[in-house]
Amino acid sequence: MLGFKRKLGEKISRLLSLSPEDVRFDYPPNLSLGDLSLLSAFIVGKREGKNLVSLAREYASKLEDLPMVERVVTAGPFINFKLKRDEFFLYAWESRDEVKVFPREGKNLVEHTNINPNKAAHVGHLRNAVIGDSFSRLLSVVGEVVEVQNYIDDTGVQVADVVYGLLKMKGLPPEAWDGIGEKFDHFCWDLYVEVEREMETNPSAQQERKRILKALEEGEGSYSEAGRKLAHKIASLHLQTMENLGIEYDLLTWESHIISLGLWARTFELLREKGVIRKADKGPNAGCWVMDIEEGGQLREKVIVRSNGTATYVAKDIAYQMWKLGLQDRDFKYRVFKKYPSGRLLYTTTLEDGEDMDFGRAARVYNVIDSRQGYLQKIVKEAVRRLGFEKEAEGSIHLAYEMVALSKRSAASMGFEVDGEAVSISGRKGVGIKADDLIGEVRKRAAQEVEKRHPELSLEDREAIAEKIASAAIRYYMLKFTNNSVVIFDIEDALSFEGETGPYLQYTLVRMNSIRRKLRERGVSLLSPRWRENDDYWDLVHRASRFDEVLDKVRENMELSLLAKYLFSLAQAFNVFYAKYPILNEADPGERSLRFAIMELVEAKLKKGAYILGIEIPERM
RNA sequence: GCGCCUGUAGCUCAGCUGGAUAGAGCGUCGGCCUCCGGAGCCGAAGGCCGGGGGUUCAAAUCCCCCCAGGCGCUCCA
Repeated sequence: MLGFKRKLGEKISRLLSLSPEDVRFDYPPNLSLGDLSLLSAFIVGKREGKNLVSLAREYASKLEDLPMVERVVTAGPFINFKLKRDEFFLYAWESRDEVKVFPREGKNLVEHTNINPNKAAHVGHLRNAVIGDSFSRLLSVVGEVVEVQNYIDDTGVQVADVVYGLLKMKGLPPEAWDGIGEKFDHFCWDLYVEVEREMETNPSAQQERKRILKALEEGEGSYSEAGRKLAHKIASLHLQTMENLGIEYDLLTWESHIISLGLWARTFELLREKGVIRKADKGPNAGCWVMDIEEGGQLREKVIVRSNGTATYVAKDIAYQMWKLGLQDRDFKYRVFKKYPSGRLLYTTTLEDGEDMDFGRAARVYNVIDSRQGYLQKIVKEAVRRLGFEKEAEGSIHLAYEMVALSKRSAASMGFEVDGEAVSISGRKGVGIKADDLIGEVRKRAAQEVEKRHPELSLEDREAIAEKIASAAIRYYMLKFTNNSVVIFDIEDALSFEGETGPYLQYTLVRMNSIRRKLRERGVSLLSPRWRENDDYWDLVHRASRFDEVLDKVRENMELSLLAKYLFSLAQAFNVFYAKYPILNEADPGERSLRFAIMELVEAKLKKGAYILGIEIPERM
């Protein structure tokens, strides 16, 4: 519909002498009113103070020879088009695999996941990674260049804490870590909670943590080595967890490398030169380099460099953002970190010998971070702008989403205390559901369902199917809520395979596969499809044809839930169609062929959409 | 105090850059396998769209006020 609307819009704009902005379309709530509505009479009439209804009539009378339009009818101020269904259907069917969204110029850098490498990933991290991954998939489906990065803060307090716990509290030197029976990141999950309790009451532990932190930042000594190993081990486990959900990356960037490369030093100079920051000589921030931020009419100083000369988190983020935008004059070296089964290569930045690569230098940088970081992201963007990089600042995009909390029911079932409606996830307190545990539980349930339905399959085959179902269930669950909505994570809902879920989409596509297979087995032949008038058919064709528009809107609004909802409603519409109109069992060859073609049209959209959501389709389920 | 977000069916949520009759899933109740896969389909019950005012031909949607809740605003990351 997107390509068609473009053509139609151009023609209308010529016929009515309207600017493209005044030619806006919408869909009637009911296809009996028309297939497409033109809203120009509202827009122009309102602006020029004309009678909307008579303007609509005037416009309608001038609209002639429109492509694929059979009739133009006005309904009050609405100008409705009834399309030539036979022509439109053929056009949609023949081009069903094309995506007609205009790709934008330049590279997109999508940074997501970014989990502190000191403990297991939890369901909150899953939301981040799934949104980031699906958004990157969408950009590449519409034909844009995408690079996915995962930034790892291997020099932060969180890593220092667990280094302290392992070395000082557990007496486990790095050589002993591989011998820990439990999965290492899960072990650290519990340990981190112990460490946090220790830190609260033990000043000497705090002192030691400071020393560890300093060593991590300087990159020297045994503490630093332990920190590096910890971060590396845990990050690798996170990668495994994400791979279970089909999430892959192109590059790992390590905070310690950013420090060594000296990106900050250069940025610090620039910030001073351009007067973006100034040294505060009085007040509570005396001795610090600060940036003046105005918000709600209040002037605030944001500390960028502490009075002891060290850079704050935002400071480093500004420097790193500059690198992503190609505004740094130095670059990392790179080497391959691992090769995915898909063949995709995951690179890592490195301090040792490595290749020169073309990472970064993006036209648009999407930072996928929860909305709590909104203020800091705003400062980073503002700093880039004040450095004189207006265009790059515009390309610095915060893909924000709300956090994940645990539902009362889920939290209580795991033995956490519940006082309100929901419980915030807290790594420090150990409150949360580990991503691996969730994946394991969903797989277990899926395997039970598969066994019930397909006892004839081998255990191995059943497990493989269960993995795909589990991944689809989790991914869909993480994407069905709008970014602005706090996800009250409920394990029972997430485990569900019925209704608005990932498995529902899979089931629909598996059913289509099955129909196709039966078609071959029975040797049913098909004719080239010819349209026959039927409102139910048309509704499905019309709905499937809006796919491109949905992708366009998702890219614009960075709102994956739109796609999830759309695909669900399309699948639902197909299932209604399927229940009412047999395909293979239809005796009339013309009718049968048409129904099959409609299925193919819907299938093409569902498949592409499922790919974007990261949902794989098993042969059977 | 300042900023961002949220309040829609019993529950979880769509719809919000104004448009035609406010939707979905779950749950509840009742139906549907002689037939392409019942993880499905059909039907029913269920709504002062937090409250009040305003703008408009038109408001769940935009503006203002109020109420309720979440998050952020550290020389933490």
